[in-house]
Order: sequence, then structure tokens, then C-alpha cells
Amino acid sequence: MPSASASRPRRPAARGEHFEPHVEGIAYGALDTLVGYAIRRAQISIYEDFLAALAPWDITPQRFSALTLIAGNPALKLTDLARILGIARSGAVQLVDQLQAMGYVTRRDAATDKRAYALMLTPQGKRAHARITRAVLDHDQRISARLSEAERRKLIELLGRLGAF
Amino acid sequence: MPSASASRPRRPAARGEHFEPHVEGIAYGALDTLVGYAIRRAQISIYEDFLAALAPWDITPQRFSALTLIAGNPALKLTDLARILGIARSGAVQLVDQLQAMGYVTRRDAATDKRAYALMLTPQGKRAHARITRAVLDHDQRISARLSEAERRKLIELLGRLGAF
DNA sequence: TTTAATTTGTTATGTACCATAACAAATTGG
DNA sequence: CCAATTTGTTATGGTACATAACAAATTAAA
Repeated sequence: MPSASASRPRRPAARGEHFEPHVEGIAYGALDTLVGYAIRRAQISIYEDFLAALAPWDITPQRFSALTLIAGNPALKLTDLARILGIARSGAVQLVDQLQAMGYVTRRDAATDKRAYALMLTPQGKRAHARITRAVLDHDQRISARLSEAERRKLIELLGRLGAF
Repeated sequence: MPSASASRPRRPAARGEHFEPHVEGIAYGALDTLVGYAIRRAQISIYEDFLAALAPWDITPQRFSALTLIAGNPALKLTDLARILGIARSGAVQLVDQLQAMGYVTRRDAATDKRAYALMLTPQGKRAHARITRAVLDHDQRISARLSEAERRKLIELLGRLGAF
């Protein structure tokens, strides 16, 4: 029952000005002691840099995640994509619509299920994903430039232990 | 030229289902190596728990941040609040409107500048902030329960070094 | 000092992202 | 075989922003 409507890709909304994680002379109170706020701070800065760095491709973190997941899991179903990303199926539809409108993704008929699609990268999508991945890795190196490689891994490991509770 | 319109506080939008940071059998590719994605993952889980834990007070992370900043920096101006949070002034107006509608914040006339407001917690706001802070600290302990106190501090320290680039 | 620029809070307007609900078609389970 | 579930979709709505334009007030310039 698919119809594959293709909406135009939209521009990411960037924050107005540069975010200052810690403003001089301001009392942050409990915020300075919270893991949650430390992550929020970092996230805003990183998101800002990501958008700027990937602007030439009109790629947001969410779009990059989707591209990477489709690249690494051929014939992924839309519902699975939604679950992995933690969004509703309707949101995944929009996301895939965008990537399809950009020419990066196709909805192929799933082999076993006539309801479902098998999401795949187009040849153009594969090339773009390679280039985009390089830019993202670059960006990620830049934001963590003040960390040693060991610290980088340590940080990822510690963050990974925050997931379940 | 202030007029202090008071819009009703709105309910936070919660994600549909519980977010799974790592889905079994899925190839995450480059995502698993990125500091940015590790933070994104953690952030989604934490946000989810925060909303659930603070639902009784209708408090979002952003609202808590604002309350805490106003509490710790008496007579803070709206423009400063916006800059600290990294949002536009118009967004800060809405945020303060909400907190004011909840009875937690007042706009007092600034002493030196007739254009500006001095944001203050109401007595009720102070009591609420104390209670809310306890709930937030609780939440933050919960999400970092798998970390030792030293690791917790280490994590915050490492995240802090991501800010500027 | 008189004027020009800037700042402050506000409103109006628009957008990106995501949720819920309702569906038809297809699949699965009892 | 029929009931329940699943899949992708659309319709609708909400929330958190952003940008732009303002009047009033302040500050800087000439």
C-alpha cells in the first residue's frame, strides 16, 4: 500500500547565535553538578558544529543516522528504522521521504512482505554517504580535539553505561 | 514597555515508546565510534527519564535550567537568560511566561534600566525549586547509577572539554 | 546636546520535528 | 477461516524554537 510521496528536503534550523557553554560570572548552581546538564551543554555545541559542517549536504544528525543505518543494514524496514531511532513510524516516513527526495534512498519491495519496503541506498546515496561520513568523522574529531584518543574512547564508554536504568 | 502576558504552561511532548540505545542485531557502523552519537543516545534516554520523573511538576529540562539560573542569579535579565540558555530572546519570553503562569517567577522592574525586567523567584517558586531540585538530583543519580562517583565526575569533566572548538 | 545607533522585551509569523489517531492492505495466530 | 496484529501512510496537532519588525529606553557619536 505504499505510495512513496516525496516531500522536499527542508533546511535544518540553526540556533541563532553561538552557544556559550559556560557564561562568565553566572552562577549555574546545581546545573554544574549534573551529568544531564553536562550532556545537554555538550549536545548543543556539537549539534551546532554538526549543522555548520554538514550544511553543504543539507544533512542533520538524524538524517545521517538514518543513512548510516540503511547503509549498514540492507533491506531495513521502515518500522525498524523508527524503532532504532526512537521515533514514531510516521516520523520515519517523513525522514525517508526526505532522503528519497535527495536521491539517496529507495523503497524497494520487501521480498517476503508485500506491505513492507526494503530500504536501500541508491548508487548516488552510497557515494554521498561515503563523503558525508568523512565529513562527520572530521567533525567528530574536531569537537573532541581536546581529548586524547584514550579519553575519547573512555568518554564513549562512560556514556554507553548511561543508557539503561 | 513590558506587559507580562501569561500563557498557560503546556505539557512536555514525550517520545512514544521507550528508547533502546542499542538494538540487538543492528549494525550501527560509524555511529558506534562517534562521540556525537554516544551523546545523542545518552541524551534521549536521559530526557525520557527526566520528563517522566518531573511530570508531577510539569517541568522540562529547559524550565529547570531557567528556574535554577534565576534562583542563583537574582535580578537576572531576560536577555541574559536567553544568552545563557543559547536561545533567542523571543524564546526566553515564552519560557518566562510559562514559569510566571505557574507562579514561580516574577518580572520585577529593573533598578537601573526601565526597559528591562529583573527576574525573581516568587516565595512559592523558591519552595518549588527546592523540591524540584531534589527530584532532579534524584533523577541524575538514577541515570548515572552505573557509574562510580569518580567516574561521574570524570564524565562531567570530559564533557566539559567538548565545549569550545 | 541633539541625533543616531543600540538594546530590551514583546508580538507576529513561520518552520522543523515529532506525536497520536485512524486507515487499508497484508500477514499471522488461534 | 476469522480475529488480531503489523506495515506504511495520511491527517492533524503540539512544542520549541527562529526571524523579523516594533516601541520605548538607553548609550554613543558628532
